[in-house]
Amino acid sequence: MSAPRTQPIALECHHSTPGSVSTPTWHRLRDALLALIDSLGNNRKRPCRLPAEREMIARFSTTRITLRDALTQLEGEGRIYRENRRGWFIAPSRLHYDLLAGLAFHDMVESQQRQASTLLLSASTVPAPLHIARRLWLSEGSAVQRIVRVRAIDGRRVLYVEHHLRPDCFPGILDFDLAQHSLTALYRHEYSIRIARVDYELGSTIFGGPAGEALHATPGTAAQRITRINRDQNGRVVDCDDEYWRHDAIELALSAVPRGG
Amino acid sequence: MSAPRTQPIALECHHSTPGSVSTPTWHRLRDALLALIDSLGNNRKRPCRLPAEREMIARFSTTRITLRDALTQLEGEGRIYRENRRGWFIAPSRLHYDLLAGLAFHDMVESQQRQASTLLLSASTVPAPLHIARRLWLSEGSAVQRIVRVRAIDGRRVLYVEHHLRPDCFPGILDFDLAQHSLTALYRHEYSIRIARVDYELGSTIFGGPAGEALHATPGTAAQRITRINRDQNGRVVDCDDEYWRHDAIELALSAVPRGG
DNA sequence: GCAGTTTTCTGATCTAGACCAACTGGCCAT
DNA sequence: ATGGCCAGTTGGTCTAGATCAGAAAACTGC
Repeated sequence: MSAPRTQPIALECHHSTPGSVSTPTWHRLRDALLALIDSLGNNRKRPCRLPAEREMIARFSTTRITLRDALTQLEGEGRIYRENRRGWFIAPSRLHYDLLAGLAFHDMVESQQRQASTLLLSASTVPAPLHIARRLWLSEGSAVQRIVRVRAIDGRRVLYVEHHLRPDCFPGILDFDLAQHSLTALYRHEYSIRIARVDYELGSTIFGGPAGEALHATPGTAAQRITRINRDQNGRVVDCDDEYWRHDAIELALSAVPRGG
Repeated sequence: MSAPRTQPIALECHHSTPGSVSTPTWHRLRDALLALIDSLGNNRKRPCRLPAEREMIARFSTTRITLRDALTQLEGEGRIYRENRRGWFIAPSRLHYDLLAGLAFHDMVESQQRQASTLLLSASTVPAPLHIARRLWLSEGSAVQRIVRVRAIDGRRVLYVEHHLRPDCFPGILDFDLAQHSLTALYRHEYSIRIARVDYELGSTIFGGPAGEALHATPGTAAQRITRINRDQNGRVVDCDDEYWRHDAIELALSAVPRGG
């Protein structure tokens, strides 16, 4: 605990110029919260929780809704995040995710001096839904292997992934320890399949349903969707992923030669 | 105007199973709003506005805050968007943005049967801020050409871009009609410079400041940031962009060979 | 017509709570 | 040590407004 001050703090009202419009309360609150965040320090290893909402209300002499506006603002900026019904936390710095580096999750995370962990939610053979069947060049309802995992950085759950594999490519892959092994490593070493081309599709959405629950994300918070379709050295589609990231957890990067060059 | 019904509508309360938890009001409201959106039709050419908030409150017999929760939800999903103090609108379908296609904005938009337009906000030579100087391999404060534009699809402002160019690469480029010409076309035809490599950096943020104002975006709404650094055929950095998109306006895509292959 | 002005409408912001369900932590029994 | 139970805490959800400032529409005068 750092300097516990229970004294209410009056929000300063800065006017950039005397005649200008006054800053909205939530904006001043936002700055006050930033100061609070700084004062709490940002040691990455342990999730650093903000005080309870009602305590912050008292401390800043404001209402729940205004406080929430300010918190939501900072959440959108990626400075803080929220765990459903558990509170607000200071967001660690973003993971640098190079889409074309071809690194497995654990390698990527550990190369940035962070600790990675994976939780296997399910691994089974299921009938392919239409959109999955289309991606994998299969007919709707034909069998596909489905692997659902949750991945965490320094203990914080940041990614929910669903993989769908063509079963003719990877017979028996579900029997491996999928929480420990990288899928691409298994592809290469057990099936001699290398990922030679990737098609990405990126879009923003919100959490809700299984992805939100698995990450303890409050329904409605921003999510980064990353869909990828992998092809092997023969150009054959072998699997696809649907990734849902906490939006504040990553920063995407890539370097390539554009076609119109 | 479609079927104008001023009768309040009772939100149905569906319980999936008798013993289960009831769906929150905002979630049922969300579904009702989706139905409303469908009933309004989604003709792409004209921005289709939802009724005023107070009217929707009356129609659905709810409160402002609950309505806003539902609207915010749909906004996050990209189904609707908001113009600051102007109302809520049905979101057109997303523009498919292939990061590596090397297409200029107008070509990209028109190839998808949409109409593109560009507004030039400013074009001048300014001292380079530190982060720009670093990207362009210049020293802080040295002169760079700065071009700020707003781009619209079918009349809807969706993108705010700031370009910073190395002045030694493009002398006199600010004298061209920058609202009509594609920068990359000018590079190629007037300066014989082709973009041979692009470094992208993608992240989610929120609107605020000049970008938000230029797009009429309410401060705090989600934005997709795309930063790119362009190199010419000799590997020399020639310029960089900072793009801020309305998050619901685009879907990013790319296809490439990963390095770890 | 057209430009400047006024009015109206509308979303943005804020107040002051209440109630509920999920989560947490402590206590107790096995 | 482990697991279940209980109560307090806390965030999620919702009610019922008020006020303000920007945007759009209506209006006015040249």
